[in-house]
Amino acid sequence: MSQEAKQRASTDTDQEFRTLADRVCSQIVTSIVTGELLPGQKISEPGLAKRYGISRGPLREAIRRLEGWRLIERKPHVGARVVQLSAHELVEIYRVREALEGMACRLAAENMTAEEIASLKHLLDTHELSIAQQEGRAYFQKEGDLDFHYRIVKGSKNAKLEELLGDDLYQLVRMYRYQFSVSSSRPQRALKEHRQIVDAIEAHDAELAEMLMRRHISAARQNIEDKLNTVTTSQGDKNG
Amino acid sequence: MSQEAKQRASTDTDQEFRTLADRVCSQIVTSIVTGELLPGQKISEPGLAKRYGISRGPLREAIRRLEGWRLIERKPHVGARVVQLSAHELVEIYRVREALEGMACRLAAENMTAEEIASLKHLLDTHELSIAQQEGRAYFQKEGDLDFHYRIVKGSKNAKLEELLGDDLYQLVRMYRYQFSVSSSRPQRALKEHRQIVDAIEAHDAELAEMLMRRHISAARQNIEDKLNTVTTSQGDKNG
DNA sequence: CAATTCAATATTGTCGACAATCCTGAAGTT
DNA sequence: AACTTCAGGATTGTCGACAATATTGAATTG
Repeated sequence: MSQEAKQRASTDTDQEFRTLADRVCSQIVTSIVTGELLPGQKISEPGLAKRYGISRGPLREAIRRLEGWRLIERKPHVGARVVQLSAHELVEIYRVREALEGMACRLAAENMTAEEIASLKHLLDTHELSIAQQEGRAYFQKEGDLDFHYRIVKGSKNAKLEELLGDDLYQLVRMYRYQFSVSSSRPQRALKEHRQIVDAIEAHDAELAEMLMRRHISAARQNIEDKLNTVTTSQGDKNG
Repeated sequence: MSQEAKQRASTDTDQEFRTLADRVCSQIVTSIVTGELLPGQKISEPGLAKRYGISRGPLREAIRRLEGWRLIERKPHVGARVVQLSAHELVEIYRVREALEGMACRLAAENMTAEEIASLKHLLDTHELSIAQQEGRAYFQKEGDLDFHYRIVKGSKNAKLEELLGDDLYQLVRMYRYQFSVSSSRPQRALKEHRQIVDAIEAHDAELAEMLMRRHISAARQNIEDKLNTVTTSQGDKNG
């Protein structure tokens, strides 16, 4: 009877989801990443079930999977809430990224195909254009940067690495970018560093590629630490 | 002061679980790690529900969480099965471990307390005794080694690192140790390397600690590659 | 007026039933 | 005999209802 509610989906229904739990899981991720669901916010099962037009069964399954991805925390008989990272934990993530993506970049320098490298360079051209036109600035800050990093991770040809970064870490990074607008405040510099990295990959200089990536992420971490230090006091403690 | 080792592989309902899904989730992990459920084996929902004495609801939730941890793979309308790693993927995991635990060991050298270090040395004494008596050899091969590694990870004081290694990678490593008996074929040598690592940590020599850990894991990876190569060639391709 | 108790309410946890889909294997055709 | 078709059974997906637990807010008491 509530079929019109099922059509509330966004454009991301590009892919046909075979089960409701899968579809809703993806929708919740989108909601979290875009800030529709804030960190620390309680997830009401009846509320979300009604909102997505499904029963609580598939919704709970989706929540459980997100719990496995550590995007949601759950307390027995109390409820689930969107994970809330402290500034310290966010910095921890960047330290892990430094180690993981450093390795990914080294492997990418060894394993990426010429086509993948060409495509990566094309992506950076797109970014350069966006920045020059000041049009896609928001895109670059929010998604474009991770597009670049994810391509390199895929280029490493290490599936486990791809899982760990893609599913476990990048989602959290995206979430906090939307909330804090924490991102490279200087896109041009980030773009330049990206180009240096691609050059090293193209030259198959694995050592240099790893070093540049580690430095790149380390700089991003420093940037975040600075921003969070200034904003620390402004954030109120609201229990959702 | 001293943190007790988690009862990760509790044999029974040692701990009171608040929900059936949590309890069964833990039970399934144990079953997978101990080889009761083999890699690639299909998970029958009615079967497991009956076996654990619960309905399919909580069971499906447990499966979904395990799916998030990548211990179980699921195909819509077909079913769930225990994840099955190829030899290549197992090696991939060890490459990730090398990067992650290398960093963990460096951080541990900087952040571990004197009490934690003393406890770690005591653990190695226990291992030495076990090896000398040839009693706990199975224990050392299967669990003791990971106990050591996990303590160092915790000593890094990086929660995200602990999550990634403890939940996502170690379970898979444990699972394949039970199945393949892939482990350090020379416990004495592994123990010696462990002692060297602890010494570096105690000296707060972060650089050396990282190097030794990376080398230690790299050797283990090499060991696995060799063993799997011999097994692979002897097994060959079977079509029946 | 503050602290405590306790009952009403809302939410979470669990279950059994039904619908949708897939797998199996037997019947039929060439 | 081999291939296709299709019906039966089994499994997965979804739902609504009920039980168990936590949160709340008002009444009571010091």
